[in-house]
Amino acid sequence: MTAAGRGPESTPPPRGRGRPRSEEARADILRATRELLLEEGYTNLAISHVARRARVAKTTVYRWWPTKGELVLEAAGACIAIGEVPDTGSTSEDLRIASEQLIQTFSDPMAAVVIFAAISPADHDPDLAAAFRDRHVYPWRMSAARAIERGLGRADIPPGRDVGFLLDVLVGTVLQRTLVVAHPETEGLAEKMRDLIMGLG
Amino acid sequence: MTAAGRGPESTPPPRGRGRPRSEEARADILRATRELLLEEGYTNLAISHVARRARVAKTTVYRWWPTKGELVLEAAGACIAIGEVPDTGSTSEDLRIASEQLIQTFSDPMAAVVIFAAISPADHDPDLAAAFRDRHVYPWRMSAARAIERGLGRADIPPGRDVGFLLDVLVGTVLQRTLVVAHPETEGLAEKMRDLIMGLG
Amino acid sequence: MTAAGRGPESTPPPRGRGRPRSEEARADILRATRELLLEEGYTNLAISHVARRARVAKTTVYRWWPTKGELVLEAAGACIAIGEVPDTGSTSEDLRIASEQLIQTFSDPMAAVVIFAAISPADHDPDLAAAFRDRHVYPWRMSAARAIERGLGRADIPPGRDVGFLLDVLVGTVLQRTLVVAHPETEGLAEKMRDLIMGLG
Amino acid sequence: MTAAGRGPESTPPPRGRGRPRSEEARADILRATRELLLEEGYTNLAISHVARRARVAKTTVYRWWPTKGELVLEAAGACIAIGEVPDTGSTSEDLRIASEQLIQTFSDPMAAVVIFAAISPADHDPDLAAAFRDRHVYPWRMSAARAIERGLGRADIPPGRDVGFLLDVLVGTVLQRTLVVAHPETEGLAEKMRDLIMGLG
DNA sequence: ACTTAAGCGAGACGGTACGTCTCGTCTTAAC
DNA sequence: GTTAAGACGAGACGTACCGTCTCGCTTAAGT
Repeated sequence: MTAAGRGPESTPPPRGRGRPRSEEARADILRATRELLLEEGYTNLAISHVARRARVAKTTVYRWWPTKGELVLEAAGACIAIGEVPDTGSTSEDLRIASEQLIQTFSDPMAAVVIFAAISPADHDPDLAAAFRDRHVYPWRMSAARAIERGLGRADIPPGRDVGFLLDVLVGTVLQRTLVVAHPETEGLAEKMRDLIMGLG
Repeated sequence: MTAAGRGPESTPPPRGRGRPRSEEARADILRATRELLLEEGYTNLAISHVARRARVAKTTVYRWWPTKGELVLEAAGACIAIGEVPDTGSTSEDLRIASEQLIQTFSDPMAAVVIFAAISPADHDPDLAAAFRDRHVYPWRMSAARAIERGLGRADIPPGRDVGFLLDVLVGTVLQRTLVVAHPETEGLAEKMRDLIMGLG
Repeated sequence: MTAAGRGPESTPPPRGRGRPRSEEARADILRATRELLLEEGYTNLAISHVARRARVAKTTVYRWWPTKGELVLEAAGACIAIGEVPDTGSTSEDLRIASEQLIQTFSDPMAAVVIFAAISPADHDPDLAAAFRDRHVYPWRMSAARAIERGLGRADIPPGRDVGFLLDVLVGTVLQRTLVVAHPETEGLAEKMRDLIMGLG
Repeated sequence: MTAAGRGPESTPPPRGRGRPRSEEARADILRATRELLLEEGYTNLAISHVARRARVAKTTVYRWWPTKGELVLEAAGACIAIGEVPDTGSTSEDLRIASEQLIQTFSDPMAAVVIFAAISPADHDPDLAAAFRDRHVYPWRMSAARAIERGLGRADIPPGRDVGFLLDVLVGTVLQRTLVVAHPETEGLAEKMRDLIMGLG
C-alpha cells in the first residue's frame, strides 16, 4: 500500500501494450471516493457519484475496481494501515505502543467508516471484510499476540490470562471508546490500557 | 417495549375516530421485518419487501413507521432489551451478571444487526442511534456504573480506576468477542471479565 | 386504434383499485414517441429519450410498454391502419380503392418507419412484425384477395392468374414506388395498378 | 468487388511507405463481417464484435472503413452484385432474365440484410444508400429500362405503359415475394413476371 | 341509523442508482 | 507508419427501490 508501490491492489487484467492507465483518472477517483466516504458513508457511497465527482466515466471506475469494496479498500488504504507491534524489550512500552497504534488508527474518521463497513453485518461485504482482515488486521494481531506472550514470559503480565482474551480487551476497549462512544479525548488512554493488561493499579 | 405496552413507539398521527389500527397488520409487519433483518441485513432490508412478505400495502408500513430505522428499532425491540444491572450486594456477582447481560444480548443475531445499524457510521442514522441509546444503552450503562461505584466503595475493585474506562472495557471487550470476532464460544467469558475488572489473577 | 378507442393495446396488468393510470402521461409518451420516430427513426429511438421528451420517468414508459416495438406500434397505430377493401360490386372500383388504400397508407412518413421496422431484417423485431401483420396486414390482404377473386369470377381479370401473385404485384409495386424509390408523385398510380391487374391497355 | 479488384472501396490513407496493409487482416475482417451480418443482422452488428471475431484491433477496422455501412457494403459486395440485363434480341427472354436476376439476388440472405439496411428509414444511412444505388441499382435499372424500351419498340409490350412504372412492378413484386413475404418458392416466378409485363394470359 | 374520519390494499408516478453494453476517439508500444 | 491492445468519456439499456400520491373500499366511533 505504501512504499512498495500500490502493489497488489488494482491490477485488473495484466497490462499489455495498449494505452497505459491514466494515473490522473486513478488519483481523481480515489480522491473522490475518500471525500464521498466521509460525506456520505459507505452504504450511501454510489459509484455513479464517485464518477461524477471525479469527472470520469462510470465505466472507468468499474474497469479498475469491480466492486465498491475494493475501491474503498484501496482509497482508504493509507488510513487503515496500522503496521505491527515492535519488540522494544519492554513489555510496558510494547503494550503502550500497541494501544497507541490502535488509537491512532481508529481515530481517523475514514478508518472508522471502513472498519465498520468491514465489520458490520448491516452491510456485510464478505470480500471487503476478508481483504481487510488479511491485509490489516491479522498482521497487527499476530504481532500484538507475540508482544503479550513476551510479557507473560517475563511475568510482566499476571499469569493465567488468556492471550486471545487480552487481545480482545485491548482492541475492544479502544474500539468502544474511539468508534462507538466516540470519545474525542484519548489522552492517557494508552497508559490505562497498558496498566489494565499488566494488572497494575 | 415489553409488558408496559409498546409505549412510545409507533404513535403516528393522533388517533381519532375512524377505523382502528389493525393489530394483525402491525404484527405481520413486525414479524416480516424481523425475518428479513436476519435474512438480508439492515442495508438490504427493503420496505417494499417487508410489505410484500407481510401481505400488506407499502403505505401501511410508511403510515406507522416513517423511517426504516424506527421500524427496525421496534421490530427488534425485544431482542435488544438488556435491562439493568441489579444490586445483589456482591460486587463479584454484580459484575458477573452485568457481563452475562451483555453477552446474552450481543449473542442474539438480530441484536447484532440492530446494534451495528445504530452504531455504524456506514449507514449513520442519527435518529436510530439516538433512540437506541436512550432506550437501551443509557439505562444499562447507568446501572452498571453504579455497580462499579459500589465495588470501588467496597474496595473490591482496585482504587484509582476510571469508572467510564472500566465500562468501556466491559462493553468493548464483549462487543469485540461476540460481534466483531464472532467467537461462538462464550463459556467463562463473564468470569474473565469480572476478574479483569476486579484486578484478580 | 381509431374510434373504437385504444382497445386492445396497452392493457398491462388488469387494473384494480389503485391509482388510475394517468392519461396525461400516456398521451405525452405516445406523442413523444411519434415525434422521435420521425426525427430519429426506429433504430435510434431510445426509450430514455421518449421519457425525457415526455417529461416522464423512464419507469412509467416501461410499466406500460414492455418493449420498444409495442410502444411504437401503439403510438403509430392510427397512421398504419389501412382498413379493408370494400365490395362495391365493380371490380375496377374495388381494385382502384385497394390501390388507393395502399398508396395513402404507405405515403405517411410514420407508416414508412414502422413498416420497415416490422419488415426489415435489419432490426428484425419478431414481436413487432407479428403484431403488425396480425392487426394491419392480414385483414387488408384477406379482403383484397376476396376482391380479386370476385374479379376473376366475373372474368374482369384475365383467367389463370394466381391470386397470391397478383396481391404481391399490387403491394410490392406500391411499396417500391412509395417507400423504396420514394416517388413523391402518386398521381394516377391507382389507375395504373388497376389496369395492370385487369390486363387493360 | 470482383475480379476487377476491390477498386474504389477502402482506400483510406494513401498507401505509401511504411508497413503495407495486411491483406490477411482485411480478409478476416470482411469474413467476420459477413458471418455476423447473417447471425446478428445489420443493426446488431457491432464493430467490436467484428474486430473480436477477426482477431484484429478495433482501430484497424475503423481505419479502413470509417462507418459500419461501408464495411457492410464491401463485405457483402459479391452477394449484392446483380449485373445488367443483356440484349438477347428476344423481349420475352430479356424480361425473363431480368426477373431471374432479381430473384437470384434477392434470394441471398445476405443481400436481404444489406438491401433493407440500405433501403429502410429505420436506420437511414444516406451514404450507404447512395453508394448502394450507384453501384448496384442504377446499372441494372438502366439496362432493364432499355430492355423494356426495346420490347415497346417491337410491340411485344402493350403500348402506352410507363417504363418507370413497369420497372417498379418488376422490382417491387420480386421484392415483396422474396423479402417481405419471404416465399421460399420462386418456381415459375420469372415467367409470371414476364407474362404480366407483356400483358400475356 | 347516519355520518364521517381513518385504516387499508392497490398501485401509478417521478426519481435515482445499479452494473452492463457499445460507441467512436485516443494513446502508446511493438513490429 | 501500420498494427494490436486497450483506456477513456459518453450515454442507453432494463431492473430495483425509493417515498409520495391518489384512489375506492371498509370499518367503527360519534352523533
